[in-house]
Amino acid sequence: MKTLIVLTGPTGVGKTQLSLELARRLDSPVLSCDSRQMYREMRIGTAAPTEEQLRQVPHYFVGQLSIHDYYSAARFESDVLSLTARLFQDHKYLLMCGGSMLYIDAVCRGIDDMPDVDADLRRELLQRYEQNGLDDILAQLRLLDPVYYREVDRRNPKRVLHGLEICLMTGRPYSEFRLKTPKVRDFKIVKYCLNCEREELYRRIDRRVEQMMDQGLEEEARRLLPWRHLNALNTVGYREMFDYFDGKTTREQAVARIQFNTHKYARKQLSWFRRDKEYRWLSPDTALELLSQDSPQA
RNA sequence: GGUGCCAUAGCUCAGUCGGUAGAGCAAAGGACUGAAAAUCCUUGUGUCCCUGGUUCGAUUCCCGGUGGCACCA
Repeated sequence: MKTLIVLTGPTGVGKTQLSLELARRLDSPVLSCDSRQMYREMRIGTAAPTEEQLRQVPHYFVGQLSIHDYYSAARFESDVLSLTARLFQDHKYLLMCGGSMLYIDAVCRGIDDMPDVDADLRRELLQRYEQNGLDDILAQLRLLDPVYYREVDRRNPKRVLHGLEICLMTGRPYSEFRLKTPKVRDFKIVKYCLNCEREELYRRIDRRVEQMMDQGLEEEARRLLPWRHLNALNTVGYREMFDYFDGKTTREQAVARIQFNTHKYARKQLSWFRRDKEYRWLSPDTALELLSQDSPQA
């Protein structure tokens, strides 16, 4: 049986390093599932694999996009599926590694079919929301999709806006598309989550942020400043540098903010992974042994 | 050495005209289907520096101590 090994874990825990070793053992390339390392302009702030690491093992989905490109979890799902269909012809195992929770789920469980969001409509609704507030959007959503209106977190603009987007684009209630039925894959999936002690994780994160600064995160962010409004740049590490460029914080404060916000992101990831009972948990010191025992050899 | 100011949550601080206290940040938990490193929700007990005094009652007022800061020598 063809098997997709998923390796995830909170940011900074050491997934990349482990993935290289594991990929060699499995004789697999690495399919990255990191929603930000895909942007080629954002290498330092996303801790993307280095040129050296990319040479060691072939990677997919690293730096293949520009920050100007539209991308989504649904596109990732279909991109990965067509890739695995091809790669499984020559590989028994494929390794997917990264920490973007929704992207992992899109591949493992699938995402309901619905149309891509029209950019103009999104802009229009966003403007309406900014001018009239969320109540205006909610009122219309209530009319067009009472079911979703009841379910949705009405304080969360993104959810509310997206619901209405789909209603307006399709002329049908968003909830009709939102079936949430897991899709069946024609390969086996084994999911691992790498984690370590909280204090150690924060130390690693803090150190990595310092390293990013040494590697030139400030310069990288400054080059991207003109594009700060793009979704890709609404990302920890860049936002804080933009605040610094605006004079809202000092450079030192910006670094501390990046560290704290990365801690917060790691916690959010863990909260997602904990909920999913399919994960087998690994610690850095035992990861390799466990993986070589567990990795189905048959 | 003298004088003054300060000492409250991990940090920065507010406050209690005397009835054992609360903000921001940090931290912790949760939600999550085409923007997801996004977006949203929830969580504040701490010898109120220590000793003694006044008081029914002191974190609050007073004496002394300790530590920090400032100024004067």
